Amino acid sequence: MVSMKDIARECGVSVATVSKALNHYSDIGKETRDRIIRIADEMGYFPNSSARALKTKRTYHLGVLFMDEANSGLTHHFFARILESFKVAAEKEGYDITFVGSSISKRKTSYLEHCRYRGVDGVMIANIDFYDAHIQELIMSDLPVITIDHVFDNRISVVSDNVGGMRALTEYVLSKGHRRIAYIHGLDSSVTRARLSSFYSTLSAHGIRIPEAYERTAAYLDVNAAAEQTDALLSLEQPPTCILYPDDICCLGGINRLRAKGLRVGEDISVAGYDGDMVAHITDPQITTIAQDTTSIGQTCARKLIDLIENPKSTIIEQILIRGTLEEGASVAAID
Amino acid sequence: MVSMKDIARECGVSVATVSKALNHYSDIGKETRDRIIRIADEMGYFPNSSARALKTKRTYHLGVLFMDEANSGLTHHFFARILESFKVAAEKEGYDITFVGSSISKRKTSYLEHCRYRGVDGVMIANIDFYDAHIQELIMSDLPVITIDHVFDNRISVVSDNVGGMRALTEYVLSKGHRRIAYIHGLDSSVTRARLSSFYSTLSAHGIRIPEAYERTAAYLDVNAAAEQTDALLSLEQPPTCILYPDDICCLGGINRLRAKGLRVGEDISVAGYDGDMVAHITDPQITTIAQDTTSIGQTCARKLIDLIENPKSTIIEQILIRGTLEEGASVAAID
DNA sequence: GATTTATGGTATCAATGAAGGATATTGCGA
DNA sequence: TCGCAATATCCTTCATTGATACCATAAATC
Repeated sequence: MVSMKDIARECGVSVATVSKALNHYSDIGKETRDRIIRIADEMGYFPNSSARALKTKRTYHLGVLFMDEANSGLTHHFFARILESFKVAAEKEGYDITFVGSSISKRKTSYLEHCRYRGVDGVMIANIDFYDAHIQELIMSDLPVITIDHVFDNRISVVSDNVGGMRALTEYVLSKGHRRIAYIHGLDSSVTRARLSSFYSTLSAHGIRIPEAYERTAAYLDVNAAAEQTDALLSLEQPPTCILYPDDICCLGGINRLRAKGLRVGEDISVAGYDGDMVAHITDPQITTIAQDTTSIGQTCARKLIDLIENPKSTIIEQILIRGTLEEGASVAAID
Repeated sequence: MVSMKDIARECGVSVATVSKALNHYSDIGKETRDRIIRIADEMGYFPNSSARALKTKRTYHLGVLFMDEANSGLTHHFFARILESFKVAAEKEGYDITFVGSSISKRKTSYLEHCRYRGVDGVMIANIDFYDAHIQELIMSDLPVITIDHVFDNRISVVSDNVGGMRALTEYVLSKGHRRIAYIHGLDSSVTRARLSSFYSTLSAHGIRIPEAYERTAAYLDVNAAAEQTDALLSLEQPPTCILYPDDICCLGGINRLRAKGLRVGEDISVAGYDGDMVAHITDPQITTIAQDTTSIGQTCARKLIDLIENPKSTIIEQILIRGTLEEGASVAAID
């Protein structure tokens, strides 16, 4: 590991001069600077991030915090897609990412402590339970924070347009002639509430009311729960002609159950998912879904967080809405 | 941020003493130690990882390097599962993880340089192209390295038992009475070669030969390619009765194509996948597959890498084989 | 008096930043 | 045109960041 000291010796100058040359300070001669830069390059120098961090309090590390009900972590398709684009965008700006855990060398700690221990410059939080005490502590701290799919005052958030998405989906289903539309939604969260209210308001904008029994709950990504609720809907006196699911995975669970009952999905019965998960494209029939723009969510998140870190004064605290798009599959039949 | 200096002042001792107390040195009085630990705790002290790293050359950070043909990154199901369990196991041992990129503050660098810049204690490499020059540089370096699914001399590797897995799968298919078995395999790699040779040797152990045209290639996770190859197989004079796919995703692509042709999968025609991906469980029929033990792979990887870091002398350089299990779905029909 | 035990002092890790000093350059009046 | 001060340029020295390691030293024990 070649350090500034080595370069200083090689160039016959002091370490401070080397530091200035490499960090584009003004009070240094052009010739010396060029020479130092050239020699540093030849010697294969690159900075020591720990030393730099110690002195400057900047690590160029972004913390990522994610936790869902099922504790699926990185295997959570939707989050993985966001994280991937977040990572790519962050790296482009010179930031690496690391996960925020709840322990420091085997000792239990809070997320905030972990962040301070590692000296992350900022944190991205994507979480189901934003009211967890440790999450709250982080939200209330002076650390730059950005949240996904949940809004806090005084915090920047990137939110998928659940209201618009659900409206588009509902209107699509209505346009196909459906009136008896059931909605199996996820467990309570701000996302669920947004979709649910958008669902009802879109229906009533079209003067449509649905029976109470058409609204049911199944946890996100819980295939069995989705299948059970599908059963329940089918056994109603007046079963729905179309079922909306919490997500594409659940939708697939529903499809299987429907098919097992001898129904042809996309003909006898219609279904739709949410997310735009890869599985939506490879099922048969393809699932009609709202593709959440995870690329944009992750990218926006990274850029905005970095902006906040580098320009804390001028960065506007706002809620950024990312629109999704309706992906038409063949799972919703046209009826009359 | 409370530092050792603050604790030293509060306790009326020197920083050196505080350091000793908190790091369980022997040459310190029990009383002073307990008092220092108590006060440090009360003051909410935790170490500064940058400062510690600077002095000790240990960051308790593990680097993760993953790159696949399609550049899917974290959205790669199989890798995401491994990474998740790797992460959990690493955290349990007090290590955080970070991704190894190929740039340092916007400047292009090699993976090795990035690792040195961040001072990671070790690196986990899961990769398609192990012969990339930058990967090679890393492999040849003095950094603790562990590789997944690829063996290098002098390097520890954790390898999924592709030979055993493929044998089990082939034997299962044979036991169901199939003789005309086709294999659409992934692009060339050590994994592909292991599975392929195991496939053939299992067949010949049972005295079975298959036409050359039964062996076909489709990139991993490439649904369209899998569908195309499925078509090609069906249009043969003697089509196979069972088709093995590179992975479960591809298998689903195949299933859709077969169904589109009016074939009943699991009855008229049989298929099997590989991986034990979540989608294998939620398709209809459920896909018979070899579930790779990603939990064990990730966990073993983390533990072994940490062992190598902490006990470089006594750690045995070995190839650790992780067995998978046959998950029987309903996609392989019994024929006579 | 030798040895053990407990504690402090100081250098060090690699980098940054503030302050200062040695030249060179410029300004401006005589 | 010269002389002297003022200024600019370029670089160095020294302190600092938080923690650890080595050596020194004082007190206690045998």
